Amino acid sequence: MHICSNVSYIWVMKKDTITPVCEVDFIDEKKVKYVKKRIPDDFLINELSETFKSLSDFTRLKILLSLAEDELCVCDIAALTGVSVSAISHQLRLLKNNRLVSHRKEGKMVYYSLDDEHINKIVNEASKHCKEYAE
Amino acid sequence: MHICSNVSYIWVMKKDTITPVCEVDFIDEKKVKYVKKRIPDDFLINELSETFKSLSDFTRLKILLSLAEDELCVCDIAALTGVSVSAISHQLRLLKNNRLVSHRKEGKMVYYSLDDEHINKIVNEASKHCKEYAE
DNA sequence: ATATCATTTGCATATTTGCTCAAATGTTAG
DNA sequence: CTAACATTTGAGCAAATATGCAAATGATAT
Repeated sequence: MHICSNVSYIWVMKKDTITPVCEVDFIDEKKVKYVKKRIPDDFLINELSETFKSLSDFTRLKILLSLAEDELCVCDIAALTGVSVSAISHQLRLLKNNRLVSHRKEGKMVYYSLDDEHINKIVNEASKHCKEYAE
Repeated sequence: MHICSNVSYIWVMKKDTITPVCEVDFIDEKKVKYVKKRIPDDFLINELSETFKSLSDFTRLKILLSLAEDELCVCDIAALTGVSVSAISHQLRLLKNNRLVSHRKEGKMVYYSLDDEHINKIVNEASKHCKEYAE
């Protein structure tokens, strides 16, 4: 068991040894309490991480950046990225499920486009982070 | 091989069959050319995707959100997230390598803090995206 | 009807990844 | 020195994931 010295525990008698009870009677430090109160709840953190997961793959991000410029069909995206049509279709389904892209059918062709203008802003902020450390 | 009808190919004689050459003589559609010219280069796209990868894990994002509120030691973060100290340390190393957090030693303790104010802005924009579809 | 072709989908696989465990490291106290 | 302990690190493992292949689907043309 890991015992942290800068955190208060409640020590109780269990069997014949004194053990710290963290799960139930753990007394958070002021700081931990403060932070815990201010960060988003787990549900939102999970949704946020899922959103970032969509942006975290090279191919997927390139798709989104491309769709931010113009509506494109699966075939165009495959040519643009150098990845197989099948792989692109798989990724587009994922992006569609996460509501990042929408699609429009026109005969045999399916045209995809960006479904949320926030994506551009997110990418722009991230670009600033990346460029901060570029040398 | 996948042949796309809305894209121009150069057809050449190879052995005894006529095959389309895409790798070298591929003629992009105007649209694909246009998009290709406007999206960031592969290096930046890769850096961007790496940044988003840091934010794409629940535990890691919770760490970053917590550090945005206050400087914390490894032990505090473990208590706050309910994840083992070892796992937290692994994640912190990753975040450190990606220049998202910095650290300060004080005796045995190591205090981590957020290294880039852009992270807050990125998360704020992403929150807007998430809340747009919340119901 | 058949042929063609853009796209989707299910399966297989190689890679990545987040975690646990145990051992190592580094610091403080006695 | 030894003991305690916060943190780091490496190995190993199970789960997630990105992609390609092949078959299926859906649409158009003949």
